[in-house]
Amino acid sequence: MEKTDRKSEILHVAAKLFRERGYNAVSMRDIAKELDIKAASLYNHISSKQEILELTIIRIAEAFTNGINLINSQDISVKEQLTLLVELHIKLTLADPDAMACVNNDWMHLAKQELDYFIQMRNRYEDKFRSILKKGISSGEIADLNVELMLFSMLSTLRTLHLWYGRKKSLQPAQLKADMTRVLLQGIL
Amino acid sequence: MEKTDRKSEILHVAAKLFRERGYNAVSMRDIAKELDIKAASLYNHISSKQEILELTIIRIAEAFTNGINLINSQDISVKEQLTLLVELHIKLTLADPDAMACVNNDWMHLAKQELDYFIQMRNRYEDKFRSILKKGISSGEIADLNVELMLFSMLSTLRTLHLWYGRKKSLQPAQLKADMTRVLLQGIL
DNA sequence: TCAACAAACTAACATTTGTTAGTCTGCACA
DNA sequence: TGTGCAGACTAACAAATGTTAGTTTGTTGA
Repeated sequence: MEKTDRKSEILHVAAKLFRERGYNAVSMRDIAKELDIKAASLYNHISSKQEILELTIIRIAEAFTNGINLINSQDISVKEQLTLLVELHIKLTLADPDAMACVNNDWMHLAKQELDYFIQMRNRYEDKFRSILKKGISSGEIADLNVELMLFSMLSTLRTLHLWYGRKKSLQPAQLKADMTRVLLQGIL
Repeated sequence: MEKTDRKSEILHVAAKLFRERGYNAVSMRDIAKELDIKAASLYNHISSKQEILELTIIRIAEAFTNGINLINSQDISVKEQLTLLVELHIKLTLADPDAMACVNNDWMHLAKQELDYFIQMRNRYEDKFRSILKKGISSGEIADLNVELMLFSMLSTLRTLHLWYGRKKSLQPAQLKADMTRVLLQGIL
């Protein structure tokens, strides 16, 4: 049991440090020190610092892509789709808050190829989110307000969940989901 | 006219680059190249790279501090106070989106002293924002939901305005303020 | 005409960085 | 007992970084 191999350990430690200080402020020696080994030893498990970043970010970006595709394929109301989107963000954030912070803060440090891939996924994700909102406006489920504003208001809240969740131990995931859906859809009044 | 002195030029160019790549990924040589001078020449105007960061971030943090203090001192309804907070964020973001991005992304790279000062201001800002929400709950103006959730939902939306505003040239500040207040207070339904 | 100064330059520095090469050690298994 | 290998190590590298020292250049006001 607890068969966490060394590579996963490295990825988790790195994500934690990246979250605290940012990718460029964390050196391979910093990561190594946290694991009580020397920097050169890291290269027995990973091929480069870039690879650490890629494995951390791309995995989560793909999870979002898969998640929204699944939601989009279902024949349910817009409100239900939005509820599932809230759930998706919560699930992925709670599963690995450090990596999620990394996605939000350090994606621009990906190398060209992975950067292009990431941006493509992000754009498509936002496009699909936007489509859901537009569909809701057409059907009358959603108020006819500025779509871009609604989109980024929801997205920014969902994307920065990692910043404050964790200080409130009392808040259970199911309750968080219910409260967050309520606030995002109906506001605070 | 256009008496922008060299120091301001440096600060603006630096903020633009910091926004694109992050503080640690931008070298003094990068900043200098953007101004068609050599890195050493920058030191005729500024004392260190840290100083650039400090001047950029602290100014805005203090503007927020002053802004919320002014709002707090007024004897108006909670709803009116929240509207003024929305206005404050919009005003400061539109005045200098690059510096605002810098505040959001690079504050952790401030040196100890300024970092402590910044965090203190940020905590007090959030405390005052939270107090306004709590007052609203007591008076019945605001729904009795999780305060932390409402606080960070609003804050994350307001703080990341710089990420998407600018793609929508058509949206005027006054309209943005009205729409954003509507979405944050009453939701999207 | 010349002194003063702002603001650019060249050259160099000590550190830090990511990474590689080559080596050592101890466990698993034949 | 011995072979192989995972995974640690030491040593070193070239490149990039922030910064300093000392110098040149051009404009401005006496």
